[in-house]
Amino acid sequence: MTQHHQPDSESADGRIKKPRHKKYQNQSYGERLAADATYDAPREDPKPVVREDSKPVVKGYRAEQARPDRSRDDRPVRSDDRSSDERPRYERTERPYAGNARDDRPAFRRDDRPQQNRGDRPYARTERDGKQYPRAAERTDRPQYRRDDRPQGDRTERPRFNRDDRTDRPQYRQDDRGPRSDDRSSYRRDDKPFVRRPSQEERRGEPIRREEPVIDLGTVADDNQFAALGIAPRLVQRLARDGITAPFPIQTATIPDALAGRDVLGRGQTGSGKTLGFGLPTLMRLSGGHTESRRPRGMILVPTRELAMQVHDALEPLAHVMNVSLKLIAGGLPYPKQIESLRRGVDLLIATPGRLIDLCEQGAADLGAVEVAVLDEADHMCDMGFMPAVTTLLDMTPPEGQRLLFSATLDNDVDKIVKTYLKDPVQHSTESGQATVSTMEHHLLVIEPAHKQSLTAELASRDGRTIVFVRTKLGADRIATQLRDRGVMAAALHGGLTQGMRNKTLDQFKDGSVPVLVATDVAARGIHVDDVGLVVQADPPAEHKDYLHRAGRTARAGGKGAVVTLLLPHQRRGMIRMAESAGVKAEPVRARPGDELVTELTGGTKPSGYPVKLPAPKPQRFSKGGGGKRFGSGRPGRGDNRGSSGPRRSNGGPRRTDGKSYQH
DNA sequence: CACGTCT
Repeated sequence: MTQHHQPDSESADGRIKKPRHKKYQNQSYGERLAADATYDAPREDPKPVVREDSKPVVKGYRAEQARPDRSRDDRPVRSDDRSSDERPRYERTERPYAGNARDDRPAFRRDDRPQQNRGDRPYARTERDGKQYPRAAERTDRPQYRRDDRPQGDRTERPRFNRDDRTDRPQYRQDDRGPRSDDRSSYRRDDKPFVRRPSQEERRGEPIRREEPVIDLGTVADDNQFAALGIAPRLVQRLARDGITAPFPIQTATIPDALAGRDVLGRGQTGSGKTLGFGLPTLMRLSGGHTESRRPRGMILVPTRELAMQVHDALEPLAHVMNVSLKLIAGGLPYPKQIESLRRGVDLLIATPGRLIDLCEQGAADLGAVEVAVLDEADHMCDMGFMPAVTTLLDMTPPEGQRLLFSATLDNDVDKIVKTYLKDPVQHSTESGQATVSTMEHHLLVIEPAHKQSLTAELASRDGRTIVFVRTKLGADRIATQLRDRGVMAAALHGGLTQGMRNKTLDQFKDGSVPVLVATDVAARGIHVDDVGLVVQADPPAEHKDYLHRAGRTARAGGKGAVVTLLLPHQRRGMIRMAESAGVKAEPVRARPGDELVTELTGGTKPSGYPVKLPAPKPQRFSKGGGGKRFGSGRPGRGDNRGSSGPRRSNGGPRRTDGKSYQH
């Protein structure tokens, strides 16, 4: 009775053996991503949605490719009269904001074009008298903005970001990647796995490069308490340079034990300085040792990509002075760099579980040499969804290695990990009262469903940064849209977005161009943004820990902050219990838009009511070989197909529902 | 049930 033969369909009896990545075999969007990833094949790209009257998504020749058949001369004349005969023969849609009057905006010229080509004559013209346009005719099938100094013949076949020097130096063609932007520890880029060419530092002898400047400003007070804890002078100096001279309580508590090589269980809310608490001892331990190819000696696991980046960025300068190499291993980022880093040998990984497991399965990483394993946000890492991945990874590390586990709370699941993987751990807790700091006020507002939108908008329209937490990804998109429609500049942040979008949004929130972040719990933990004055929980948290974590985004570093939780009548009771568990003292009060309490919280500002649009992203730095981030991960559907309740590959529906489906 | 975490 063979029922079907689709290799990738769920077998009814579940007995068909599938290869490793069975879960993803039926993903059509995997193919799409793969297609997206090949930026060097722009001509086949079917979709460049280049609307002629709007900002083009892609630059230059892609716009041309989109309309290959249209010769320049018969192209419709644009409404502005400049496209008459002394103008270029083709539209300049590839320029940013091409829909605007172009002539008075010379600033958008691309720098890499010789200026003399641009001014008053159509640059594609080869004959000054305007009789012939042979080059213009050629251009229909290739980039307009050709660099004049490059051979023309190559261009159509070559990816746009190719390095120029490759034409000159074919002998270096072993690989196509450009220079690594993220790792300066070595310059080699070949494929021979067994030759470890010495890094520049090594060739010169001792690590000279970064040490000297540190010594320069080595004004470390005698009573520096980091030094007293046993931190290496170089690290102390580097910290002092950033004004970090006094350890936080959790650091004082955990560092000595961690340095002594013991397993440590540190309990403290995010923002209490945990990163340095485990970071410094880890760096000390890894410093000076030898790391083999693909066998890192340290591993820091964190639950979200943003957090991974944050930890990575915080430790990077410190790692540098200790001559420790580190690498961010997380989803949504290109594989090749991560694999290459591992191959070359990297001391310390800062990783999200999924990608690291994947790399281990691929053989790109081997955790058998991990001397220090750190679990950050362990209480989150140990919940139902993460636990299997975490144990998988920890199982791959040698049991005699040191384990540092930092967590906000110590519930059952964390306890399980502690019992299984930590030996004789020392436990240190700092005041867990962090969440209820006196500078933070809590408000529980019981509202009518019909008022939720307007109340949210009113609260979010205050001056200063605000984070609005919601329960679902779709909800985040929807509320962000609603807020913008009401005149509040807000952007959504959730795991269903491209990593590029996540980064962009977070950047804009940090730099202030988008003051309101509408986020799922992806932003609940660890994300540090200064001066978030208000946290609005448009949906109440699922549990008390989430309340504390969400609340912890405000009133950081001694600042003031408020947490407002909107409750529908039926959520009132649950919230009261949650507040008790969280140690939050607040009484639910009824509220409606315009109430005194609300205006007090907002300072009286109201939404303008006029729709606003998200600002364009800041001009990107060079997107090196990456060509842009992709890898949506935007799959709303499961991910883990436990439950096995049949082959309901529900497809999850479209990712972006365009708001408006509501209507109170 | 939702969230997060590999493509």
